[in-house]
Amino acid sequence: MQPPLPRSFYTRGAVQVARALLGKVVAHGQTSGTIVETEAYLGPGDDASHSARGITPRTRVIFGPPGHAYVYLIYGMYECLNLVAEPEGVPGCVLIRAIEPVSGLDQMRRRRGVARIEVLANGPGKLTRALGIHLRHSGTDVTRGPITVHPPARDTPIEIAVSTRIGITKCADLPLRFFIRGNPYVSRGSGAS
DNA sequence: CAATAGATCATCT
DNA sequence: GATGATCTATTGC
Repeated sequence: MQPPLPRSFYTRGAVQVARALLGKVVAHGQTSGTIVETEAYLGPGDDASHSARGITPRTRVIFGPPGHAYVYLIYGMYECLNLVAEPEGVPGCVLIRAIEPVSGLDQMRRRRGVARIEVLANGPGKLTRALGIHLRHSGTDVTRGPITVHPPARDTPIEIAVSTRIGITKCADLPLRFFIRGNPYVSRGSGAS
């Protein structure tokens, strides 16, 4: 596995980072997967983002230096993994919505309690469970670990498709969701194709 | 197949 | 006290 992506990768707009993350590999322990679906969350003006209403203890990390993990609990049940973008002081992050499992498949199956590979990590709450990512990982540096993001082992050409974000009620019309067109591991509830 | 109900809690008001 | 950037099981065609 190649070294993690440098902090400069994340030091740019959240939309750019969201697009650039497609095809990259996120790893935690022995488990890893290729990112196939992302969403960008901006700062003030994007009322769907947690950082829209300023700094709180939880959202502090989104305003901090790029290349860190922002993990939060949703619906009392599931953790969601974001990667912080933008220079320090500027809010913006990228939600990882789906990955294609690459390594540690048996451990992922055990953590998830399902066998079918297509369904192991094709959703934001599923992939954190498959990778063993928890709330306590919020604020950790993904250029150092334990969660890391790497270039793919083999660079394969991809076509990026764009749509509106899923599951939100505010700012629901912005084209800020990005996914690899035709990839079978993109989450359902999608306007894929 | 589509629609819906319920689980469950950190965070913010 | 209200609110979710979700998922699964179950119901009803």
